[in-house]
Amino acid sequence: MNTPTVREQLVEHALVLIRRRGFNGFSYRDLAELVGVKTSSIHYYFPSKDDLVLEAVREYSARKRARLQAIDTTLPCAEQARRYLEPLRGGACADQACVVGMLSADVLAMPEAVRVAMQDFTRLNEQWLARLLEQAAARGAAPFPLPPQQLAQVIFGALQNGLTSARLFGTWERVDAAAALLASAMPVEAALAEA
Amino acid sequence: MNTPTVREQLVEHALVLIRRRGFNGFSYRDLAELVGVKTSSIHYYFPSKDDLVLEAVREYSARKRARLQAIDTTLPCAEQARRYLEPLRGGACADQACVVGMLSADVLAMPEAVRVAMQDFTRLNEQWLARLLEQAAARGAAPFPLPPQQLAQVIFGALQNGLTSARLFGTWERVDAAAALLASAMPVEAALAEA
DNA sequence: GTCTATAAGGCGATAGAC
DNA sequence: GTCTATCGCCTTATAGAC
Repeated sequence: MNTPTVREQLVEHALVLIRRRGFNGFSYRDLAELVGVKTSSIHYYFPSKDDLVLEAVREYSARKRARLQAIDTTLPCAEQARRYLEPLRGGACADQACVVGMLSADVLAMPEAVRVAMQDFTRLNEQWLARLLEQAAARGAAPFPLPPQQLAQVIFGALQNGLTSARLFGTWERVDAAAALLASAMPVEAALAEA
Repeated sequence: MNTPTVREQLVEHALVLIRRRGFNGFSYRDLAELVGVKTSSIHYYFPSKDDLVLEAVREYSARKRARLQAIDTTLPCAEQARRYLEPLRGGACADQACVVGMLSADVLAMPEAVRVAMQDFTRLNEQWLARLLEQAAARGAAPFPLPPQQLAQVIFGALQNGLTSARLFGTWERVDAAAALLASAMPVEAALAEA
């Protein structure tokens, strides 16, 4: 609730711009106008645009990590899945996609540090989903057509592509399909943990 | 085998550039140098860059349609799946992704005609996969966790994201995972059609 | 830290000769 | 159809005053 520093505002609005228009879709001028400073002030904090995008991806990833760690792993699997999926449909309109999804077309033009940060984000999600699937299997879910690690990659990939497709089609249809696959892998559990 | 026209060469190299660097990642200058003409000649055939990208997406989609129609639907389902997946791992290196995948970050900045062409490509693939899944179900495949149409969307989405991720990670791991899910949905069939 | 001013170059696009 | 020449604008980035 504290007044954000200029630096924090820059990262915050950079996240919005990347999620809306991608790396090449916004300029320092756009960002400067949003924050209410001049473009040269951005260069003071982030000498190059690569520095800015690196910070943005790391911040985005850190927030995701915090959100995942906040999900109580003793909850029923289906409830954990619900909480994972909850923020994905976020905005009322689909003009905001995943930061990593928006940047992934430009990956070959990105510095190594940004690529690493994007890989971290992807693995973070895949591994959380793989853990959930293993837990689901241990708790009596129906057998999977694939090993948990591979199934996690498929589900996360379909979710990511679903978010992108939501902008193309204006519908959450494909996100929902991926969510349904995840839900189908969850066991039926008693609402109360004690048996 | 005929000598390609300048126009054909422009579309051909535009496809390569889009698949490598995305819409904002190449310029008329890049394309002109590849084809061996001046930038003003590109404007003669394609007055704006939007016109060029529209033609490229339509051509890409038309080729895909032709390839899908060339797959004999009387073949065993698993063999049809194999032929669908075959061209995906195309290039030795992963520096070429799907045209529609590369453009999808810029979708909100694209003219309506391009969006429609991208939707067509997506539906073309999803519908082909849904048909295959229905055929598989009719031929005795194990029951699916989702209706064929939804499962097709998940598999296509995971494949698309897998192609993008191949550039990020330098591995076909995620494409393979999606392919494995498709394979798991195929029935066991006799190699010969006559029973 | 933030500003004004500007560099240095890329971009898509156009006009008009040939 | 293809060229030369150029326009007008945008971009990232820097220098230096305050």
